[in-house]
Amino acid sequence: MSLSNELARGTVMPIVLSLLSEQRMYGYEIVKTVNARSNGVLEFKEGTLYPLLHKMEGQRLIKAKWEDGPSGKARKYYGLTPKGTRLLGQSREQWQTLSGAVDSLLMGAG
Amino acid sequence: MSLSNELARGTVMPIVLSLLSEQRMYGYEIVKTVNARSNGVLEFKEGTLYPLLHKMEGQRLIKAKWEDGPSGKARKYYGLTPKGTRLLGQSREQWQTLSGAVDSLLMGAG
DNA sequence: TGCTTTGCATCGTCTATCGAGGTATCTTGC
DNA sequence: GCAAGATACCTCGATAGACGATGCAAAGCA
Repeated sequence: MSLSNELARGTVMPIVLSLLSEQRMYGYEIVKTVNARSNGVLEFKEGTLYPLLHKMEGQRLIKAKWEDGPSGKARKYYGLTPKGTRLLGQSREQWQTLSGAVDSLLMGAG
Repeated sequence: MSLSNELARGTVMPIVLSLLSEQRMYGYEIVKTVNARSNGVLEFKEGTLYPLLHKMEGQRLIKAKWEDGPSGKARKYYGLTPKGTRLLGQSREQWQTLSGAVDSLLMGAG
């Protein structure tokens, strides 16, 4: 994360699930996409993402398939399983619940 | 945290700063206040909070003063320092930046 | 021909959080 | 008066996510 603090902890897996629900992607692509789409606010690291992808695959949240890219270079494409889709829904709810609670305590709306 | 995930990581210190900006409080009071005000969404633990308060005091973000409670029982009241006040402002900005980025990636508004 | 980017991966370190445990005082109900 | 629970402080070892460093190999570019 480019933020100096630990605020972004735990957001990585939900975001991966969300991206993969839009389209199948490979690891390196996920890193670049997040960094670009968040304008550098989030900055996924390969040392974070690859182990996480392996863990999520072990939990049957995502499923990998090796495919050749346009140049012939092999890429490992990931897609959501039904279990991953369900977890995405739960994660979105949890994020909204949490960010609402933090907002009200931190921003003084409560 | 009562949420099963790690989403709430890093929110503890900003919330402590925010509460102390409203009024001076003691540790046990902070735990109970957060748990009540967030309706159990956040659930601070004493094993988390007390070491954090000591660390924040070492960083001159907060300042402690022992005072007697209404019953004569001693309480350690904390208040913000100017440095803590400045960090609170930065933390609020960071939280809004981050939660906006996560929202757009997770909720598909981007 | 060499430098950068792409694309995968692992490993040790760091650190926030947690659970369990400890001490002492005060309040409440019996 | 006494037991149980709430109040109020604390420490310590374990856990687990994220990071930086490092490595390898193929492809693109100058």
